[in-house]
Amino acid sequence: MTSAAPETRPYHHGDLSRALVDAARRILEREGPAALSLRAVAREAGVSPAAPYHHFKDKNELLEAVAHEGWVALDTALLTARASAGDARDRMTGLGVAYVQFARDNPALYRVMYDRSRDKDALPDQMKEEGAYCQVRNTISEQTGGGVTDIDLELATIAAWCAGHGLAEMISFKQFAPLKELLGGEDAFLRAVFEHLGMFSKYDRG
Amino acid sequence: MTSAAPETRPYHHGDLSRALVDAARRILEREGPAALSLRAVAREAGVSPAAPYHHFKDKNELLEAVAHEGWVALDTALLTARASAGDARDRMTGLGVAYVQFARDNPALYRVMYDRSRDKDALPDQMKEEGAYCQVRNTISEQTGGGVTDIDLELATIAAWCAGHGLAEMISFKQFAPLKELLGGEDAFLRAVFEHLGMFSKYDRG
DNA sequence: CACCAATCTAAGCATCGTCAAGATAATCTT
DNA sequence: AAGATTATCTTGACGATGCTTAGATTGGTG
Repeated sequence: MTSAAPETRPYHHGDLSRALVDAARRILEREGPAALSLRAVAREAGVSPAAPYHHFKDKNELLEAVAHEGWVALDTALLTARASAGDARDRMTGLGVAYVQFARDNPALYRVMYDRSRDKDALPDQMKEEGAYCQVRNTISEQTGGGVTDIDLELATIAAWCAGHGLAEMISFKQFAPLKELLGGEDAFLRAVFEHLGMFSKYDRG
Repeated sequence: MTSAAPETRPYHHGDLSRALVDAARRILEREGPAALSLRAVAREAGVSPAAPYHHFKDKNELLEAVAHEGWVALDTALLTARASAGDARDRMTGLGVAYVQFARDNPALYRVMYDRSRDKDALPDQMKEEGAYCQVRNTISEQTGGGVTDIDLELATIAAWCAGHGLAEMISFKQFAPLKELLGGEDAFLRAVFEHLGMFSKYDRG
């Protein structure tokens, strides 16, 4: 603890922690969640199967790092959506659409993000400032102009979150293909479903 | 193909297919989805690790059988809920509550049910007559008195399904414990969230 | 009884997550 | 600068898993 570098620093590899997480994301996109083994990640990163254990307690901890990156990416996606929302009238629907689009564009990552959330006691990534959950709550709060109790705000946020997550998980079901066609594409389908969830239209016109 | 029994019949075991599915469900309840290995199921059923392969093509097919039983159980749970709905005013909310309660009471089974649905092209269990999806659609149709286009009916069903599934996956998040307490229990929390989803109250008073 | 087909077991393969021991290389101390 | 220290990575191994193949057992059929 003398000179500049305070924390963990690259020794042999360069930054293996980082490389492992990147390798994991590459495998996820390329081969899906089923192919995401610790050994495969090590292989992809060009190290031995035991090397990751010097950076992560176990496979679960590596996946948690991957999931964390996923939440951060989702946060920025929602931020962008909120910023680029032309009229304030359908801010909620726009947020929901952006959420589901993220899940659709990163299906394997989204799966990992959510699977890791299940076991944990808390959801720090979502709940933190600028986290996805807080962004939804803030948007609702803005639309209602603060004219709503804290409990109702929380319940509305949870309700919106549930709807978004549910749709995110089902958007890729082949079953809905004809209906998507009929409505003129997946985005139109998305908006239509959200608008059938009363709360979105309610807050969109608030 | 001469006498009584037409299909697969018990030879050595008795009815190993049945016994395997039962064993799988027992393991699911007792140790959760992570412990559900083919070898563990065989062990639980008292047969060799390779025995299941004479009744199921692979592990996936066994899990599909388990999932199918789960969907049937969910169907009857929803049927019961619809039948015992005192006033017709909150039939939709009642249905949603029953759905989420099933997921809460059979978390591991619910996980398996949904995981199997993802890869498949169709959702035969849910879509069939008296299937969960159709029950939701029929309930909405009843409440609206048929005064809604087919497309809107479909979209409303999907929206309700998404909300239900989303809440089913999050109902057990520890994060919501204080809010549940505040509202006087999990069931009250459930109803409150559903009532914040505009569509439920809309159709409940239709 | 002989035969056949369905059913189950035994043994093995490749893979997985994880650990313990040893080698290697960067940092720290003097 | 040189030795000691510590972090990093490799090798090799263990138990467990999904799955396959080959052989044994058992029920039904002629």
